[in-house]
Amino acid sequence: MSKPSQEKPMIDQNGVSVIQTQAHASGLQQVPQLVPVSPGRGGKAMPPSKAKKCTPEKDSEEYRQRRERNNLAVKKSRMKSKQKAQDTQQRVNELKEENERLEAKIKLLSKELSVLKDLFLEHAHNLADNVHPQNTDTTTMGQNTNAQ
Amino acid sequence: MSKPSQEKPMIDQNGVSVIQTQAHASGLQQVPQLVPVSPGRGGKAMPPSKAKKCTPEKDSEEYRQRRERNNLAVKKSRMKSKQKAQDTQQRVNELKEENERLEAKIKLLSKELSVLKDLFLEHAHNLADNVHPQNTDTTTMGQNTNAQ
DNA sequence: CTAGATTGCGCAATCA
DNA sequence: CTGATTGCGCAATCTA
Repeated sequence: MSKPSQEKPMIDQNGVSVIQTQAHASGLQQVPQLVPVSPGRGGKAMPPSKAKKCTPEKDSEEYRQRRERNNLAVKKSRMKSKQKAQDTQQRVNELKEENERLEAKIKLLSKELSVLKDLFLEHAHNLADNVHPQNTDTTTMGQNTNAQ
Repeated sequence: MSKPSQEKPMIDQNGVSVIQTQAHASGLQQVPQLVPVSPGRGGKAMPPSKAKKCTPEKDSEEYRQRRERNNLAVKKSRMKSKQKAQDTQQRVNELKEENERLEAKIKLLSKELSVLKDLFLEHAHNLADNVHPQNTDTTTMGQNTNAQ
């Protein structure tokens, strides 16, 4: 991931010809072969001795071995991919939970803060009343200061 | 190498073995052919009502149509799947950001709360000193016993 | 160049 | 029956 580098040829339906032959009457199916539509590149570095693949004949045993290995690798890779997706999904759930916890905490802290501020204001008023006593008794006054 | 799986004639989960032939000299590949796995056994699997597929010979046009539709559906489904995975990943990122925000807020609120509490304690002490003067407070010390 | 890892795609079975 | 999912194999690439 995070490798925005190469552009895949992916000449599907764009620069590729799908060849189909009909020669499988009894049950053999063939998959369309992809043929590059423009092989005419700057033909360099390819000696005529070997056109492309020295071993296109893959009916042999090594071919099967390679296929089997690749199939295995494919399976592995896909399992890994799925696992990662699951992990990501689980991460989302965990983060959501964490978020709720944090929000609850914020709510609690906010409430505490509010209470304290109110208390503060009250004390300030009490002090002001102490400075300017006006027929009000201080002992009977500040009684509604209850915290949680 | 963590999957001890099939060897050459891998049996599908339905009772079908995959047989391979070689005939693709110029570029045609063939897909494994499905053949019933019980060739000459005591056939006791299916009721005589319906063998299995009345139309296994699908070299025709309807077959190709169905295949094409299915291929389209497959593509669609996979795109959707990938999209969902991406969305999930992005959700993780968003939730992580949100989490950081919330934690910062909690930190701030905690700090505010701490300050207020300290102020409160200080006032409480001052009040206590006012009620019970004890000569030990530095602020009140220079008031009473320094008039000599 | 060799070998594993990814990726796009087609096929078939199964699900809904 | 039809579209959507899913597992699997193949081949082209990428990566080490």
